[in-house]
Amino acid sequence: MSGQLTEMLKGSLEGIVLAILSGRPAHGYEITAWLRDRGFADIAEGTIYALLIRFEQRGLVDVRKVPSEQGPPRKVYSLNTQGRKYLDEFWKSWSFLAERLQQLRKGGK
Amino acid sequence: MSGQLTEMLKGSLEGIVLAILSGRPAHGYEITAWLRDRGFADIAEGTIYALLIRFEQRGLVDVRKVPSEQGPPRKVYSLNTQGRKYLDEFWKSWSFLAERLQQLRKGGK
DNA sequence: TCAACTATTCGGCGTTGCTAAGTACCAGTA
DNA sequence: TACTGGTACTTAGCAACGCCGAATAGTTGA
Repeated sequence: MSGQLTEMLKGSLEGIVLAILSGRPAHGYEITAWLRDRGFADIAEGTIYALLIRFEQRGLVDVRKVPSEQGPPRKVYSLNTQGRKYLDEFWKSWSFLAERLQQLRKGGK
Repeated sequence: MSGQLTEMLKGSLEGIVLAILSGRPAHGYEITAWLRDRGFADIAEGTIYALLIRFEQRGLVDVRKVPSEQGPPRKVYSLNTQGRKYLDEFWKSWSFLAERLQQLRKGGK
């Protein structure tokens, strides 16, 4: 991976996954596949699972174990109230950063 | 600081400082002040200096020691060819990420 | 003399994503 | 039966980054 992207993902990936979960509940494997489809080809599977566990520990998501027809049971995560609040704050931080960078990009040309 | 912003800055701050340097040479103290003016109120001074040293070690910048009228000598950094190339790549990674996030934000509402 | 501003350096810390390996369950196939 | 491959999750150790706090050093003005 681009190395630069890896570093940028720190802090952003969290928001990305939270945003996915805000649309609908999902489990780790599903999220990984979704990300791959959208061009995040090299996001490590382990990373997503670790992230989800962190969400759980911080109380941002609710978890439900659902048996799978094919393979071990899935852990389905859904965003709760606290998670939505946290996602709102994420978007604020993101907007702030994105605006500054846009200005910098314009000015720097 | 927002905590979330701190994590987002990982990888982005690098690009921000590089972008500043692409406009004109500058020294650490100046860059810190510039960032504070633009709303990055809580970026630690030490962080910027460490970043600049990293740039130097990677050969992205040229350094010149310039005596200051007020205080110890300044280390003035200017972007070199390699630095500009690296900045280009940064913008590519940033665009990629920003696009995905924009889509997610729209879709997630 | 003392504070305040300019300007840089250094050591240790916590968070994050990556790597790599492993576990577990099921289906199809030879 | 044994093996391959897809599904699904876990874990341990690593490196990079930004933050915190303290120190150093030069100049100016009270």
